[in-house]
Amino acid sequence: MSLRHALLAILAVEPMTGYELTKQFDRSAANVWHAPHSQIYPELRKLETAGLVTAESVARGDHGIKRTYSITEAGLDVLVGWVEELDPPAPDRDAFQLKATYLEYGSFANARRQFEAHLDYHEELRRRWEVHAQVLEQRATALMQRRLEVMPPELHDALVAYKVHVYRGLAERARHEARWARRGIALVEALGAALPAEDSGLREHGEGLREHAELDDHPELSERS
Amino acid sequence: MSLRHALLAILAVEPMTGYELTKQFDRSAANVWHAPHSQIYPELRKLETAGLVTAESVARGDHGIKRTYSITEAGLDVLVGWVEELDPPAPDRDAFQLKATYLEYGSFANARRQFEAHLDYHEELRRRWEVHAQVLEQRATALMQRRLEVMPPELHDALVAYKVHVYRGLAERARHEARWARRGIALVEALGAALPAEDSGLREHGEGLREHAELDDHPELSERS
DNA sequence: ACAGCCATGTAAGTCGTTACATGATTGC
DNA sequence: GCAATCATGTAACGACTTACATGGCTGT
Repeated sequence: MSLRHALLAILAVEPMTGYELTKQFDRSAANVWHAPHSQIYPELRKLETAGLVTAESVARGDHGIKRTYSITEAGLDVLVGWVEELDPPAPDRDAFQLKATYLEYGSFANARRQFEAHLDYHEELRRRWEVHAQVLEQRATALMQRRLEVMPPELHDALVAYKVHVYRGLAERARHEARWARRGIALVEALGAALPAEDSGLREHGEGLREHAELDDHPELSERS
Repeated sequence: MSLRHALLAILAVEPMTGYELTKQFDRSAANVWHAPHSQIYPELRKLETAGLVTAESVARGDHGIKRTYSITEAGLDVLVGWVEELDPPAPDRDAFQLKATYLEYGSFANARRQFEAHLDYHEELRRRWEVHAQVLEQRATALMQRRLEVMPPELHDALVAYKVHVYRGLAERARHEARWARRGIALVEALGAALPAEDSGLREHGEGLREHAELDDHPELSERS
């Protein structure tokens, strides 16, 4: 349900076509809630059906049409209602943490590679969020400037401050992830040093594991506790 | 695609019924990749069709059946292959960060409430991950003990260390989220102090906003700055 | 003429959520 | 006899992904 609200939040600034909306979305909300245009166009139709936005068709070329969407009163109410709702925490789902849990099924070299990729990605992300936070703080994006024109001046500081707080938080989160990945690399090195001979992991110890596993077919040999 | 691999990683320990698997899953992988049993049973059928697991039906009561699943060689290969793959970073999708971005559409009291709920949740999570990391470090879960029996001893330290690293990372991530939420509360207080009179937000300034928005239909009336 | 961006979609398939449904065994 | 927990599903729906498809306008 987040996508519809993100779209409403952008349309609350000013009327836009689906394409313009998609672009503004990519530069703002998509940073925390990604969605491709193939999800946005149909969602706009649904919002229209629900009466949360209205669309005005404008000719474009000979038989093309543009649709300019505007938020309605009802849409504004839904947006405010959503902001005031406490929603239940989303179920955890982190593919990398999952994989990291089972790194013993691969080699140390692989584990290192995994953490390194994680590190690079999050260092990059961190830079990106820091820049974005600064740009927002300086109120320098087109969307932000329109927002400020449209919102009552008493709310300007809050409007900017919330967004900056989010992106600074993301930058720190990325910094944390990078630090965690660096410690992961150190861990792999320590583990590798303890087993200096080979570049170990299941590929090398694999047959060992498989034989172990096989033993389960003969409970008398693997019974425990 | 993560669910199937999580299931394989658990079945790599020992053969289990769908129900047992679901329980072990809830206590382990579900912490980083949640899935309900209604997703697990069908997924097991798919894994069976793909030849990654085999099922043995055992009678249970008069016409009930139990199906005990075991991982196959092919399943083990897929598991190892997955661990050695670098997968592209998942698109960001964080409902709370999204909402936090638009907190100016609600009252300060609401913004505070939002951050407080976030804080409570992540403080709770942090405790949970810390306990879990310790339990894993002490190799104290049933699944972990079976894992150690089944894996070659040279890999035991790595096996434990990776999992502990993940859960300590989660605990720190939760700590970071809690700190961020606390700074959010402080921010709301500062913003509220600057506007001491009312418990401000769109509900109060709302008509202002709507009129502002309306004015866009009459550009000559809303031009400013 | 062609590239590059503007602009708007559809379609097929997978993944995930929520709710419903059914019956067996175990211990009190 | 009843509750808890064991045990295994289906069904409907909505969210998301990936790929395909089409055509317009703008500048070189």
